[in-house]
Amino acid sequence: MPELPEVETVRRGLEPAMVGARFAAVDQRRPDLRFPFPERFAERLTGQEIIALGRRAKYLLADLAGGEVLVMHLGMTGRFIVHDGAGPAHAPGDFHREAGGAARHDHVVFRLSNGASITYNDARRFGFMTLVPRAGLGEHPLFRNLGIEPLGNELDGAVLARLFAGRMTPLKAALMDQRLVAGLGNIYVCEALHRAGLSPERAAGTLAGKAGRPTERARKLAAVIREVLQEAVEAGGSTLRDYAKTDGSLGYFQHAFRVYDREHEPCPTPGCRGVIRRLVQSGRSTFHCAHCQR
DNA sequence: AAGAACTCCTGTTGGC
DNA sequence: TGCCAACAGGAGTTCT
Repeated sequence: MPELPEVETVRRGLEPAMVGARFAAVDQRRPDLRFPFPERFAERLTGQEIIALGRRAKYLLADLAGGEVLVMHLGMTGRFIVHDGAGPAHAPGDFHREAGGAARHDHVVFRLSNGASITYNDARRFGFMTLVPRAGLGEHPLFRNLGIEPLGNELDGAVLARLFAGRMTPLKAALMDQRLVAGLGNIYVCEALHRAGLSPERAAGTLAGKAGRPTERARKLAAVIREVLQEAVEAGGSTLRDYAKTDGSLGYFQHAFRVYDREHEPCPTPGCRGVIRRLVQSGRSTFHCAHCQR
């Protein structure tokens, strides 16, 4: 899926089209994505004004005037495409399109009062949408156990050390765990660990010092997580296969990858003679340099 | 209770 | 060219 930078890029693309508009019609073309749509989904959205469009971790949150929040998750292959109602039905560079403009896996279309329409396309259907009362959002099962927002103010070496203290799980797995830090995925975990010079196989607990105090390693890791995410947001995210921005254009942070999908290439760390290796942790590829990541 | 494995689904890629 | 296995950016559930 899109990780945090991709979701944030999508949010920024949807925001000008959605905020202040109402749902004029909702075209729900199948009963479920990863999970069933909520009861009377289209009916509950229709007529509602969108007050704000936010993001929590990898979730998009559309605040509706009626007090509910439309929660959207892109899974692995979910994409939103905005048509402003004036131009051609599909943006240039919009792949997976078929002749006549119909597309496979277009599962939901939002038609808005301002003339825009927004199509949700998701080949693997690992994404989902639901409606949650705004008042109870923080206690909802999807959000109750979510960890800290890495681009918020909380993430620093001390917090990371406290979260990881006592954990024997590999750093890679700890960073992927959305209950600790929410929003990182496979790409940005690999990139952050390389920038921090830390082995993905190191026990997470080794980032906590005496009495859970942060080590220099913890401080460094917290700093590079923020750095890599910020750079990726500025680049419009990373496009590998399916991800595209809401206008159909592509992100370009993939060109800045130092290790991800670069097996056998020389390590980009200045002075390092290592080679990027791939290993499998919890069934997922990890890319790293064993020479400079310790 | 932590940690790893399995699961959902479709599409693409690389090896033979 | 075709066939088949492996793999893909996630994460809830189920095991050990």
